[in-house]
Amino acid sequence: MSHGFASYAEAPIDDFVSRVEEGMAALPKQEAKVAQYFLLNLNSISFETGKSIAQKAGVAEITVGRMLRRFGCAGMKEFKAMMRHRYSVTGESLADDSAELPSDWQEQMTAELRAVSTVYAKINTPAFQAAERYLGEAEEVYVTGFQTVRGLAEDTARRLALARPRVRFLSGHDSMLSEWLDPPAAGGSCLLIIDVIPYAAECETLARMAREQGRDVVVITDEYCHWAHEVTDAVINTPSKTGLFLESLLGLTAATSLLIHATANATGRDMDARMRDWKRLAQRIGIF
Amino acid sequence: MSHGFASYAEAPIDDFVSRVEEGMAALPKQEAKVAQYFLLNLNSISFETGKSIAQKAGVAEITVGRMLRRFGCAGMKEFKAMMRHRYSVTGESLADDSAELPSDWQEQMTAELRAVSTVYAKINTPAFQAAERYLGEAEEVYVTGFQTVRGLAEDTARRLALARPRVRFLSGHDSMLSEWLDPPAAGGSCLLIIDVIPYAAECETLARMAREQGRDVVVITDEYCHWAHEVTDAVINTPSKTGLFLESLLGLTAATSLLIHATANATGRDMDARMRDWKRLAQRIGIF
DNA sequence: CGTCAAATGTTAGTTTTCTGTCATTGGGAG
DNA sequence: CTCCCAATGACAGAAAACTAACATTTGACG
Repeated sequence: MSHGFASYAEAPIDDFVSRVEEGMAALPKQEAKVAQYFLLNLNSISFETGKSIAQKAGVAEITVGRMLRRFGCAGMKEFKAMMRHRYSVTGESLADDSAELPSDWQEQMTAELRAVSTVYAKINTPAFQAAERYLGEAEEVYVTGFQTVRGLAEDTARRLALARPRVRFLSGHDSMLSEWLDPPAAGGSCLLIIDVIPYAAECETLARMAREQGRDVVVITDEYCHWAHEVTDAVINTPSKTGLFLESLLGLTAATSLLIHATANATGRDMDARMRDWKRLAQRIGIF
Repeated sequence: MSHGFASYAEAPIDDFVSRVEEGMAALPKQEAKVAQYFLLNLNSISFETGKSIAQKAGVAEITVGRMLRRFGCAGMKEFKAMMRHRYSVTGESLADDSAELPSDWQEQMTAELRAVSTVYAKINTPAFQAAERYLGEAEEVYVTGFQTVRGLAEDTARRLALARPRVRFLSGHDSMLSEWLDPPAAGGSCLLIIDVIPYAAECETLARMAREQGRDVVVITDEYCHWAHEVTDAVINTPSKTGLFLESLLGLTAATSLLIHATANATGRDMDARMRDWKRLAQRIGIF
């Protein structure tokens, strides 16, 4: 497969896929499952039958056909024809790339995907909504994280700072916490901690200290965290166990993205103006 | 998953194929045609049906079935089942949790999941393997990244340093590149760049400079990157477009994880010992 | 709380694919 | 030339995939 994104002669199948991508949001629940299955398994879909897809997606067979129809494809039959046609034209199998994936990598990938979807599933939990509220309403936000997630914490601080004012990365070690000599801002203060196994001792201390000073605390962590729930209700646990050499960051990353997004969309902020201002600033500094 | 990811689980289908290859010579004329068609078109066979194969091979439909039977496969039906089993894995599990999501999140999530699976699909591409090789074989590795991915680059450097020796984060701005005053290490030097839109001007410059000094370059970037392909063959493009407030980091994060994992598993490293040493060091410093 | 429309599933029918039975072919041994 | 047996195909029946029509459920809205 060539470099992927650039250019495909627009076969009807590609056209169809993009229609599905766009239309996904407007889909009813069950059909959305089917669409998701299609998009995630495009390269192995040719091995499937309508029925088998239905089973794996957990819907009735006919729903598969209906979904296809909705996007202007006359059922499984025509869909397969499109696939075949695309193959005969480009001469390359959609399956080629991932076909050779050893099965343990497949498992690995499935685990990662599951981790991400687990995080998304938490959007409506009280914990997530508490986190959203703290981050949205506080006058100032501190972000911190150590060891293998320090970078993630820094990025999160940077990105969050685009979404709302007064965000600072807090480096306990280096600044000796001079930031907290003064009492929290009047409008409320919030600390966002990212911590994973092996938990940095500082995190818990920092969190408790924050609470004592009257700050809200949000914790993004892995599934084993022992201390966070005692300190705050805004704890987001994400799966991190993997077969890889190190723990996975995907779940954590997804969680931060969602929180940032939620904060950006919080009421009373004009994001467009904010982004414009930011771009103007960035231009002047000439970093691009 | 243990350290070796060389374990291509021997699926029944592979077994079947090798039996066919061996038995080819002893086959009657018509069946030989069929067998040949199978072997030559293994990757498009999923689009075919017993009938269509028969037509293209110029034999009767039943002969196809007979040929399969001869090699211990109970007909087209079982053959397809074997193929399906071999190739389709992902998705069943995701369907359940995601059911309750509001549909706009659903779309968002699917996009993210697809980004990750796209990255995994690239494991076997030449570009990925080149990256793997550079990172595994170089005597020293520098990692860099700016703006919203600087943190990711730093984390990557830290994690990569657990997998192999002599990894440093390179901060062009701050160190004024003093690291590169001296010529590259004798065993080879490698620069890993993470860069996304809006591309930092420094990245391209840095990459070209590295090449001039005889260093290998690996680039992890988004789908729009314009400069990387001119500089090196080890470019990993990951989808980053999302409906969120900012671009997605998931694809990039997945890519770094895979590269780190691959490096850790590169031949000639005793990862267990390395991890033990590291834990001992960490204990003494008392960071946990 | 009821109504209505969209969504989804169920059942049954149609088409396609697959396979079992039997007839035909074709080449080699006597 | 005839007989024999493997090879092959034709046909029909079985099974599966697919679809259409109807029934049930769900959820929004008044």
